[in-house]
Amino acid sequence: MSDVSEAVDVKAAATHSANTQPAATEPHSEGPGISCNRALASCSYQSGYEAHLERHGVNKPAFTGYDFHHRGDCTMLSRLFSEVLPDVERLADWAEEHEHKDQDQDQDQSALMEHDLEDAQEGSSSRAESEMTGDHDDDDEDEEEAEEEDCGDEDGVDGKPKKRGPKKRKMTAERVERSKVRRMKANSRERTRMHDLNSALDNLRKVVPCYSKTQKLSKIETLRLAKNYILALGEILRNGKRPDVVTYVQMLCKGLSQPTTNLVAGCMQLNTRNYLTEQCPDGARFHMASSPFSVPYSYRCSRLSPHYQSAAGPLSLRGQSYSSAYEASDYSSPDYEAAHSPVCTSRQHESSDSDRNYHYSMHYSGLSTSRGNLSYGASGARNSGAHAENIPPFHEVHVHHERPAQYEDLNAFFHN
DNA sequence: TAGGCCATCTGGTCCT
DNA sequence: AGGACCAGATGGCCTA
Repeated sequence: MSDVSEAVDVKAAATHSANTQPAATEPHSEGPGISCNRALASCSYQSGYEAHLERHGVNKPAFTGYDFHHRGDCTMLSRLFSEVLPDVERLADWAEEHEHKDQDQDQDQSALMEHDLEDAQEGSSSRAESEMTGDHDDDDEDEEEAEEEDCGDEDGVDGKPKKRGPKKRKMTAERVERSKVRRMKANSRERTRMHDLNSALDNLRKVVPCYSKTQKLSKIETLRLAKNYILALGEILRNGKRPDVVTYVQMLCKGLSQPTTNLVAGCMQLNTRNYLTEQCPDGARFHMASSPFSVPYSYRCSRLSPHYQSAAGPLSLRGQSYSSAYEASDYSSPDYEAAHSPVCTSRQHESSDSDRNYHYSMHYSGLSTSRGNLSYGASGARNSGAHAENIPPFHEVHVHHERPAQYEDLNAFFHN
């Protein structure tokens, strides 16, 4: 079957090109109506910068990613709110609709299933009938004959009126061949388009809080988290002050799946620890503002690995508690890049043990949501309510702690 | 094994 | 006619 082999060749070539090309590292130009791509690709400026360094064989300095990011905070925010935000708002609307659709689908699931069953029965019977009427090997010939029948000159068959519109030309062998070539080209373009979209999504993954090379957020979770992140940043700008951490986490986790919520909460709590120890270096008990933690909607997701099921401490969300696993962890996993988010600071370069102890010896008692009152408190490392099975290897979660410069920036960011 | 996620193919629609 | 975009279908992979 030459057609098949050709298709495979085209496919292989496309895949090869997609694999060999550097993941779209720079925002690319696009045609009209690709607002989604543009929005996603617009998030890629930092990774583009890093790729640029790589291309030119420049070793990324330890602080490059962070410095770039935080120097780019103003740029980033201005871009967000002048260029990207309109697109991402549409994205957010889409995600909102998607969520509502999910909920509606849940409600109507039984009805749909019944409907699908009926359709399937009708479809199978009609297919069986069509199979009974002829046995052609070539699908194109089937289509060709169907077209000719549909547009046939003979009218009045079964009293049906003659179809209007331009009469379809007979499919010659040449036209069939061209059609196949066109189809293969369209497939190739579609693959490229999806690869571009995925590259943009990868770039988006890198700029949302919590990024892991080894365990990627799913597409939908990436979009949801990005939406929440943007909304949270917007809220910060509007209020002109730093929100309390729990509220911030709440904003980020709204609508996320449980595993992603756990991941984000874990990342955020690590940052929270640093944040709090910066604020309360004496380890004094720190009470968060009253903030009922409730996430209005989430769906279950079994895709994510247990790494995502974990978090960085006994931060309790949705009635679950998460244990800390970072007493003695690998802080220098190569799998994780510097974060690009102000809330994800890199701990790759953290080198001092005393530093570590300082920042990770403080544990917080469970963040209880049951009373609408959330409190962090310094406590023992093995806190009650910690689930050992939820303990991740630290390097599996991408959070970033670089101090002190990062925290100055972080605080400055929150204080803006 | 079921379910989630993903890549790919495909046909339809809209636009240039 | 051709390209971009979209959504449905399908099969593979992975995890619980």
